[in-house]
Amino acid sequence: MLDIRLIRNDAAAVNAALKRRNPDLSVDDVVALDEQWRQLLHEEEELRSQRNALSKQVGELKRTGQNADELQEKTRLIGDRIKAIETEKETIEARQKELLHFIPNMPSEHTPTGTSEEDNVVVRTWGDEYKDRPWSGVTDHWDVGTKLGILDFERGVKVAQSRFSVIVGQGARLERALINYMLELHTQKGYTEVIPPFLVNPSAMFGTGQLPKFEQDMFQCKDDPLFLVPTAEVPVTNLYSDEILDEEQLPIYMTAYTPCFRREAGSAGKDTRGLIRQHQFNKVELVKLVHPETSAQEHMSLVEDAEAVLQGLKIPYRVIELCSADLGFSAARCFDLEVWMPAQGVYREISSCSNFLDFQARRANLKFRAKDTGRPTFLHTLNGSGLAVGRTLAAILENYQVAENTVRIPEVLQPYFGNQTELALHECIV
RNA sequence: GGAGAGGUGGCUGAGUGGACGAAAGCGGCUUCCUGCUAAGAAGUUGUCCGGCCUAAAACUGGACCGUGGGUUCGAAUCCCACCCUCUCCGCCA
Repeated sequence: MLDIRLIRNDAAAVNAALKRRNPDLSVDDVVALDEQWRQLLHEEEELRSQRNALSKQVGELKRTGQNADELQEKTRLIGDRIKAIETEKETIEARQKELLHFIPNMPSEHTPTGTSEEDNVVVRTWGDEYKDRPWSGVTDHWDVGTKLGILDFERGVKVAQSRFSVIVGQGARLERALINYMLELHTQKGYTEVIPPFLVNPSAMFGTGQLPKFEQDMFQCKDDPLFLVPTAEVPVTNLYSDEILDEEQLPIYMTAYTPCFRREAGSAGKDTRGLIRQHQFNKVELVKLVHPETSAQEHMSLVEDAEAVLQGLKIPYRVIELCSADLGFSAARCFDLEVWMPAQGVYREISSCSNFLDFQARRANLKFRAKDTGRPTFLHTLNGSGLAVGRTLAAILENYQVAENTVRIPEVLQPYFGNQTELALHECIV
């Protein structure tokens, strides 16, 4: 959520920033409502002040046994007017929220301006020397995964619905090894591992920006007001909501494995094959709560921490910076990691590392007490995938495919396989 | 799921219609004092939203005693609904 005071004081600058995302965005209506609202607030407070004074007099009269009927009547009328103004004010507040809650974050000054993902900027590429590792006839991850008997796309659909799959045998073990490997890597770098709830309430969803705009993208419980987490970002970022942390507690680094559940509404027909776009997938997430002055550099190191996973696995990737039009709702600046998928010869998103500045902190009420001013101050939040596990598994199936139906196990994962070096065929399902 | 108790400031905890933003204690901060890894004295101490102001502070108005409604001239206090916590019973990985 944007700061209403910033909007009030410099609507032109806010508009200019927002229009880099989308020319249709503007805070003009918010400003108009804000003016009305403040007018009403002023009136209301004036009346309340009067009522407080008069009520005190009523009490005084009654205590001394005098008649207060006239004064009571007068005060009652003021009460009626307060109620009327309150109603009007609430209407305006509701309309303003309706607008404000749907306005995305402003792109940072560093974010390149663009009109579509075409304008995203390649920052760097890594691991070109590993690109020739797969054999000449490399096949798609779903193909080799199915043939090896470690991916079962049909039975997943049978027990759930389309876009659900089953990982079997050595595939499941590989998925589990990846989760462990990632968590180990991150905790060694100082991230605290947390296992959060996989279901969260609407307030948490609002805090990180999924609600109200993206309600259709989430799975929702039928009998409880709870959503299945679309990413660990939601429970983990909200852990300290409505608290005022000490400045010494910052920065807070957390990493969490969770399954992620997304309805993928509106993406019908896109990436329907394989593990790329499932309703349920595993992800290890990195979350940082930091002092505002450090968030820019914390963002850079966050990206590096995500990159370390792919570097350890020796899988080629590139880092791109999202342009203003491609930024997520809450982000001010974002770098994506795209992993090399040799079967199709394309880079595929595998991580998204964002700096939200105080946008989420304001929604979730995440504060720390600043030493210099002594005031409660919004902190900055950042998060990044470290990494999407299913897509990493897919990348391994292609990048480590060395012959027909032969997939090697990356060195760093071999300890999780009793030092086995190659995925074995799973007889049970094939 | 059943029965009961309860949600007040950083913490403990008083407050059953008006002088309560809220006693007291603890903690924190400031100053003073004491020749010693500590004790004592005094003062101070929340959050949010407006106004004022170039801005901050100060000042000033308002709101906040789990949340949302209601009653009343006036609600921490009375009424209703919801949420949460604790205890006992039941069920259960």
